[in-house]
Amino acid sequence: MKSISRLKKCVGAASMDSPPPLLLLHLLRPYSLNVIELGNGPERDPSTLINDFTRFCYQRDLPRAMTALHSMQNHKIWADSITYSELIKCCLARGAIEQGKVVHKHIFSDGYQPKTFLLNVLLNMYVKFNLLNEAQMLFVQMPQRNFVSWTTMIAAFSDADLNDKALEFLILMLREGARPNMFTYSSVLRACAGLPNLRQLHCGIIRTGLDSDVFVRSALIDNYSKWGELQNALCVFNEMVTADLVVWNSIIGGFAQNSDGDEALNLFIRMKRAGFLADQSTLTSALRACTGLALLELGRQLHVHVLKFHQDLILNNALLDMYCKCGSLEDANSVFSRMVDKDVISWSTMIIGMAQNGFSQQALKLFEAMKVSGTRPNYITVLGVLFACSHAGLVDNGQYYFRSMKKLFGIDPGREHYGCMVDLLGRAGKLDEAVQLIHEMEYEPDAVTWRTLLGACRVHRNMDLAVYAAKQILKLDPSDAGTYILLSNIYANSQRWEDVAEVRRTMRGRRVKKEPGCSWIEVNKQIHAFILGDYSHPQIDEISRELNQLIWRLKEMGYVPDTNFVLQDLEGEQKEDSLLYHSEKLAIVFGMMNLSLEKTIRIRKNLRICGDCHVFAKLLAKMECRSIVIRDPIRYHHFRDGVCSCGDYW
DNA sequence: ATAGGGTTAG
Repeated sequence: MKSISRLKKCVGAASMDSPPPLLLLHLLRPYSLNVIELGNGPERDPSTLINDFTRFCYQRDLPRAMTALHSMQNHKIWADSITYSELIKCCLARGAIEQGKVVHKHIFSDGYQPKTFLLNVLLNMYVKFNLLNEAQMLFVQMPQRNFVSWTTMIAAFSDADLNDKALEFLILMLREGARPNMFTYSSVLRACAGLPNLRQLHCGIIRTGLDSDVFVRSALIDNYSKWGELQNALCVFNEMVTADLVVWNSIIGGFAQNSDGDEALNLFIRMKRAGFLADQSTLTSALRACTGLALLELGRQLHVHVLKFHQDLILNNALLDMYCKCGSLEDANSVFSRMVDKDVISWSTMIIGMAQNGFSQQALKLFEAMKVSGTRPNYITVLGVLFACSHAGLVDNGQYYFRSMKKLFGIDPGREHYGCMVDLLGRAGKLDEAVQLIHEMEYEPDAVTWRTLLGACRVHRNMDLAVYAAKQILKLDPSDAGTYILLSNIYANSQRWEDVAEVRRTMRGRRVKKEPGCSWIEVNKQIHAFILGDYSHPQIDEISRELNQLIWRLKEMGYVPDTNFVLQDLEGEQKEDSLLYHSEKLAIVFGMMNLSLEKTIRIRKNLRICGDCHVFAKLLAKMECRSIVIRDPIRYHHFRDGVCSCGDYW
C-alpha cells in the first residue's frame, strides 16, 4: 500500500510539469518504487525531492538532476542505486566528467555506503572516460569487489594495451576467489600478448566450459589468427555448435588477414549459405581476400553490396584498395572521388595504388592534393611517396622527400624509408650511393635491405655487388629460395657453371625448394591457375598450339626470346622451350582465347615477371590490340600498344 | 541492474 501511495505522488509530481505521456510510462516502471534509504530530511518533504531527482534522471535532464542532487546532499538524503546508475549513464552519454565526479562524491558523503553494484557503474564510468587512474583508485577503495569489478578493470587494461596489467589482474582475481566468467575471458583474451599465454587461457576457458560463448569464441579465433595459428582458429570455429555473425567475421577476417583469400572466400560463401547477411566487417574481409587474389570480377560484385553501407569509411577504403590492387585505377579513381570522408588511409591507398600501377607522377600530384586537403601524412603515406619516386626513377623528388620528411611531416625515417631510398638509388644506377646509404642508416641492414640492393644489381648487371648482396641475404635468411635462384642466374649469365652448380648443391643441402612460377586468371567466375611444369589444364593442348603460333608471328615482327632468363645451362632451342612455358605466357594466351577483345586480360603472378615475358606481353598487346595487366608481387604492368606502364623500369 | 567480440593502406 505504501508503494502505491508513493507511486501516486511520483505521477502527481510528474504531471505538474506536464511531461509527455511516455514519461509517465517510465515512472510506472518498478524502480521509481525503490525510493529508499532516506536521511532525516528537516522541513522539506524528502520523498518529493527524491521523486524530482528520479524523474530528472530518467528524463536525462542532467542540469536539473544535478540541482536536485545538491538539494539531496544538503538534506542528507539519498536515492536508490538504480537511479544513480541512470544518472551516471546520463553523464557518460554527455561526456560530463565533472558531473560524474560530483555524483561520486555524493554517494560517498556523510557515511552513505554505496552498494558494489553502484560502484561498478562508477568504475565503468571512469574507464569509459579514459580516467584509468581514477578508476584504479576507486577500485582500491571499494570495500567489496565482485567479478564485475574485476572484469571492468581487466577490460580497461586490455583496451589501453596494458596487457601485463590485464593478465596480472586476472591472476589477482583468481587469488581473491572471484570466478572469471565469459565477460572476463573475452576481455582478457584481447590482452593476450603471446601464444603460450593464449594456450593457457584457452585451457582455462575449456575447463570452465565457457568456450561455447560466442564472445569468447570470436576472441579466441581472433587471437589465434593474430599469431598465424589458423588451424587452431578453425578448430575453435568448427568445434561448436552455433556461430553468430561476429564469429563468422572473425574466422573470415582471420584468413583474409593471413593472406589466405581462398579460404576466406570459401567461408564467406558458407556463411551466406548458413543464412547470414554480410555486414561491413564481412564485406571488408571479403574485399581484402579479392585484393590478395586479384579477383576483379568478384570484387565488382561485392561493390554492389558495399553500396548498402554507403559512406562507411573502412569499407570504402577496402574497396579502393581492391580496385587498385586488381589493376583497375579507373574504378579506384571513381570510388575515391565519390568518397565523402577520406582519411589518411584512403589517401595512402590511392597514392600507393597509383605508384604500383605505374602512375608515379599522378601519385605525387595526389600527395600534394592530400596536403592541401588538410589530412596529415603518416609513416606509410611517406613510404608510398618514396615508393612512387623509386618506381619512376624520380631521384631528385625522392631525395627531397626523404631528407625533409622529418621537418615537413614530423616523421622520422624508418627502416622501410631507407629501403625505398636504396631502391630508388639502386634502380637509378647509383649503386655506390645505395651502398653508402645502407652503411649510413642507423638500422642494421636486414635481408629485405640486401634483397633491394640485389634487385638493383640485377637490373644494372653489377655482378660483384650482386654476389656480395646475395651472400648477405643468405647469411640472414638461408631459406630464401629466390636469392639462390637469382644468384645462380647471375652466374649462369656469365657462364660460371661451376658456381651455378655450387649454388644448386647448397640449395639441396639446405633443402631449399624453388617456388614454381604460377599465374592466375579469372574467367567466367572461375580462377584458372597455370603452374610452371604443370600441364594438367584441360585446354593445355589448344593453349600450347595457339602460343606457338603467336610466337611464330611475333618472331616475324622481330621478337627474339631473351634466353638470359633461363636458369638452366641449356643450349639453343631447349632454352627457348623452358621460356615458352612460363606460366604468365600460358595465362595470357588462355585469356586471349576466352575473353572478348575489349576485355582486359588480367593476370596475377606469384613471382616477378621475367624480361622475356615482359617483351612478349608488350609485343603481343600491340599485335593483337589487347590490353594486358600483370600484377607481380611488387608492382603492376599495364601492357597496351607495345608499351608497358612501368616504362621497362622495374 | 553493472562488465565482453569482428573490418582499411606498407
